[in-house]
Amino acid sequence: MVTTTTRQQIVEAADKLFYERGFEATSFADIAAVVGLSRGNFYYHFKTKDELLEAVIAHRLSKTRAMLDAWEVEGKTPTDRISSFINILIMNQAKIMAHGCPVGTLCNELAKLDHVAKNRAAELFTLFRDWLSRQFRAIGHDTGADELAMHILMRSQGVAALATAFRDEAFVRREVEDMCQWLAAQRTSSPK
Amino acid sequence: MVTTTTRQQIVEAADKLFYERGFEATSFADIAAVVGLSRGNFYYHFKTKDELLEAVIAHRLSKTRAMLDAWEVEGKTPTDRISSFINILIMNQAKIMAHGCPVGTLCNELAKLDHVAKNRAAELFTLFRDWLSRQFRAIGHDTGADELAMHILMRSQGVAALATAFRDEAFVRREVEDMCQWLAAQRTSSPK
DNA sequence: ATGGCTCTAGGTCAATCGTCCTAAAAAAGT
DNA sequence: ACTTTTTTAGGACGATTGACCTAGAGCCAT
Repeated sequence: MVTTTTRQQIVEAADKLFYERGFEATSFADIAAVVGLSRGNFYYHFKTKDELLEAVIAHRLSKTRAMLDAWEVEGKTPTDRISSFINILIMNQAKIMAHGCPVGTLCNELAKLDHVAKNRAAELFTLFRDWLSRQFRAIGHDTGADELAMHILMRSQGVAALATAFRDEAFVRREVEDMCQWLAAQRTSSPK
Repeated sequence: MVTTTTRQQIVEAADKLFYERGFEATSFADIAAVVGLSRGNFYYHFKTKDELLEAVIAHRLSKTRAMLDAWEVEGKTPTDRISSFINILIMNQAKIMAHGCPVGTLCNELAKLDHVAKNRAAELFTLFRDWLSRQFRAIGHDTGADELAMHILMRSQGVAALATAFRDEAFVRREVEDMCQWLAAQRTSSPK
């Protein structure tokens, strides 16, 4: 149906622009220019900008779920799967250096705006958190799996933040390597 | 002189609002309301918003320098001084949970706007980086001090990002404790 | 007191924002 | 073929934005 396609186009264009320029800095006119629609036509698909934001977050949630599911299939061991997570820092290095982590920067912006959707955006983090937690539990960490998940999530956020500020590829590679070593150490060690 | 005072008041109000609401989301009217000045009067003190941003960054740089100098005096050992850095996550916990790290969030916002001052803002990170690097060198890390500095800077950024998203005090305490243990391990270990 | 400087108040400017309306085109259903 | 629904284009709205101007108040040195 045309409806779905147009709506989908809007959501995907907004997703991209929200990431590259930020939520507030992106206007309906910007998105309309990308999709090739008239500005006024937005009201038919999204009554408010907050409604569009909600759609973008929902879209990101489903995209993330699909990615995590794919990692679940691809990775033979839980350690392999966690490695997939760590390696997005390498895979998306150029984008991260230019615009930061999509999740972290959105949460930060919404927190500053004290936006109603800030907790909704944090669900993106929860998705990674729970998935990582499950992997660590599969390794054998019956207790403390969530702590380990939060730890590696924290690291990836820190690396993304400094990658944006310094744009230092060697730093990113070094910290990714360090995270992989840390991960290997978790495999055999007993839970804290 | 009144000039300096008013200008200083503007810079400090802008500093606070830029942190709490973000750079773009803060208007001249917002700052004027705080300081108690007329909107139009801003042009006398700051011709453009970018000029105000530059003044705010310069103000933050000098504040940060003063803080680092104070830590240098207070801390008996380099390890004590690095602990001071780690503990700002505890000291400013409430603010960080509400608005994130002042440095990281500003750099992220300016990176998304592709603002001319984005590298200038990153100098705030460089200030911490070089100071931390000096402390690690004082401990005995003749080589790799900068890597260690970046590592701990990365961690503090990661903790701040997740603290904002999840507002989990236990997580912050746990990671700070982990950073302190890591720091203690660096004291005696040989450089990588 | 006179003239010159610093500083302020208030208003105007064009541009842009999110929002909203209406008329008509396109599509679907009968 | 006709009606109904979905989708579109384009314009207009009130509000707000950063930027800018000018008249005058306050202050200081001569």
